[in-house]
Amino acid sequence: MSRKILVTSALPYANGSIHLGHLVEYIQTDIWVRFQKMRGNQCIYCCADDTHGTPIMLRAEKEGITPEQLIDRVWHEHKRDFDGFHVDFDNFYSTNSKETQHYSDTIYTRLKEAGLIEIRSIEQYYDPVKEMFLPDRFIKGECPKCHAKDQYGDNCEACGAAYQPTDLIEPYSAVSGAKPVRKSSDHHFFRLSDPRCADFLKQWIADPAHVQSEAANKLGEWLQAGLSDWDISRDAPYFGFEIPDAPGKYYYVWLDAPIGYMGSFQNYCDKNGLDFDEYWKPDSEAELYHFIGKDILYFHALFWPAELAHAGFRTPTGVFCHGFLTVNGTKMSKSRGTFITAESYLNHLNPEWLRYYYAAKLNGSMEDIDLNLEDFAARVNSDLVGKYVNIASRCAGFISKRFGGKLGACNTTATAEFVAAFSKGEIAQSYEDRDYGRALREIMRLADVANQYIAEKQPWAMAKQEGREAELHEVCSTALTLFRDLTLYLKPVLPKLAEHVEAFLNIPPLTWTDAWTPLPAGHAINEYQHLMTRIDPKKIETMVEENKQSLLPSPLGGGAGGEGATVAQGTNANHPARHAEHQQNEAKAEAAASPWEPFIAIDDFTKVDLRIVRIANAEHVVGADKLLKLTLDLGGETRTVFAGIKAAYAPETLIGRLTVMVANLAPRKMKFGLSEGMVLAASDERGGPFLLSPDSGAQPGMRIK
RNA sequence: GGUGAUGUAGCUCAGACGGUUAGAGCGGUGGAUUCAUAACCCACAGGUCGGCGGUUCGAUUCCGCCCAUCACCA
Repeated sequence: MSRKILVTSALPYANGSIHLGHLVEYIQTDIWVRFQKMRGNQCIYCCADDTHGTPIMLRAEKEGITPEQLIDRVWHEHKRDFDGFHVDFDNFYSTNSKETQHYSDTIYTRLKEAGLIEIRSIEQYYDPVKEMFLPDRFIKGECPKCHAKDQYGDNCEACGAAYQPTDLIEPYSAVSGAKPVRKSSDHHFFRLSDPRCADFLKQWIADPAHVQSEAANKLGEWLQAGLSDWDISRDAPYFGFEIPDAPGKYYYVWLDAPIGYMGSFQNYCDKNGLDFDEYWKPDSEAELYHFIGKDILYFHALFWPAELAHAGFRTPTGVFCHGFLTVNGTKMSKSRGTFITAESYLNHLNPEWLRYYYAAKLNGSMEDIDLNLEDFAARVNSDLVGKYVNIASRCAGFISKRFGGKLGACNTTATAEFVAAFSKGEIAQSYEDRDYGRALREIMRLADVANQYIAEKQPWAMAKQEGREAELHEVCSTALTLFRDLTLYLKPVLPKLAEHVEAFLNIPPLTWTDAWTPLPAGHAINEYQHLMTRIDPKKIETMVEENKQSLLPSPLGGGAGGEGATVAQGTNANHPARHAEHQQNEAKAEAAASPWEPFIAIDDFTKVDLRIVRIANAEHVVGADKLLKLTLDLGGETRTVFAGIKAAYAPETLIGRLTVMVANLAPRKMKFGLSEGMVLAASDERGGPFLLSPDSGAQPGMRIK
């Protein structure tokens, strides 16, 4: 019985390049879709670029083009990257489409009729020069807590404090540099706090088919905490869809981006004569799955089902949530060269290597996966070239040279293990469960069985002896049937390689529904051509070097204000979807990890009053995990400072030694008392903290300048 | 600070509804082999399953606390 399945991946934002983090999701989804198609199911894979919003509008303006021109250019870049990685969408569309607008309007209208849309007045910062309301990320100013300058509107990179943009001291617009004014405006809200939504969602997430158990835990937490209403509108100027009954108001991301799933599918239906409603009506028999990253779980598993359910559409059959990508164990980093774009990867390496490696790491859970570049090369070289491809390579020559390219009989004893695996269906089940790692472990076990068979039979010895032609023929033919099986299993992961194998073996495209049969005796195959080369680690190095971006500041650009659009473009989110705040945090975390601060004037430096101090006393702080309480002697005056150095220093070893403190840091009230300054210490991922020490001769109280 | 997840051989990861000697691949060492773009085959060495307690006849597997890492929330 063939299933009807609609599958989506999160929509990439049309404001940046596809990178290796995005590809985890697209490759994961593509493998699943290809598997379903090989099983004979009707499976349609839809996606689109997410094209609306202030960042797109401002970026286009900065480049001197229209938003439409910008998103068209980015669409082609994204499409090229996806094609390059064999991500085979049935439809890759755009949210800036009449279909998406139609469903945005439909959903909005129905939610409004259901009494789930509410209008509220919101006071926000407004740029009087640019004549626009400013999203949090476009407002900068002084942190209200630690008084660091040039901080974003929602939290401080220097001290980590979270606050509202309206708390900033001396705020300025990152777009124009102007002083923003507070201005109120009506915003439209989706009333997710309505009991109807909570009741529905409690039931919805209780079904284990809908979300993974880890996700259900997380969602339960959020539900318990109480759902809040979601702001779904923005004021002009804005690049997006105007709300029909509210001139000057536009749908914000939540009411247009994901509706792109529907828009893209409608577009597909129109082109292919399918009935949209058959898939989206409330009692649809078709299955609907969304592959997403864990950052947008809240949206896809709470907001989205509630929105669909109350707008008269079906809800997802399942939301499949994956973790983030780390490279060599840490967050992707531009300075380390591990923030690798799809384009850059394709310039150096084979896309199927990455597909294989990701597949080997994916297990259907929400855990992060790590791309360890050394392991990547070792794993791919060993599994794919050493084991799998090698089977064909070591047998094909005999068939073509000794038997005119025609296969002989297949030995059924030798294939027993493979036949058993085929009927057991464990590999198929693993693919269905998105536990690709498990599938590949089983496939590689079978590859080992095949290689063991060849080693045991020693066809090369048969080739040298008279009268063993039939045996030789059988061993090589049998091995090639085993190779055919392995190719079938690997095809969702390695579609291009599988095509080459199909051509080599001269067989029709492999599908899963076939009952197991050996390649028939007498079947003619083609000349073997090398199927896959090994990864040269040097190429990986070259790629990483190419992606290392200098984060040294330019002494010329980057002054206060005026660089807002550039800031907005620096969206280094480690995941595939636009989703406001979270993504901003990612971008900022990356910025914070950069080694160099912008240049400052000497005056800025002299504002910092650094002094030599003697540690007069040091003691543990009851209840503090990381802090030591230090009493510092400045040569007459003493200060109390709480320092986060407990892990590195025992208090008794500190007493009496000299070090350096910031003497004019504003006192900060901490849980354990008032901290009147800070001591200086060095640290990074290699270790620390390491306290500073002056050369001998320095005396407490001396100024450092 | 709160919540969640993770912590198993040098590396990347499986696994155990609690039970004889804890697994795989890679890497290492030794051997075998030469068909295969040195690939493959056999063998060996490597782990106090993060730490401390508890439940139990028995825990790495369950529970509690702690430590570390990561993420989310505030």
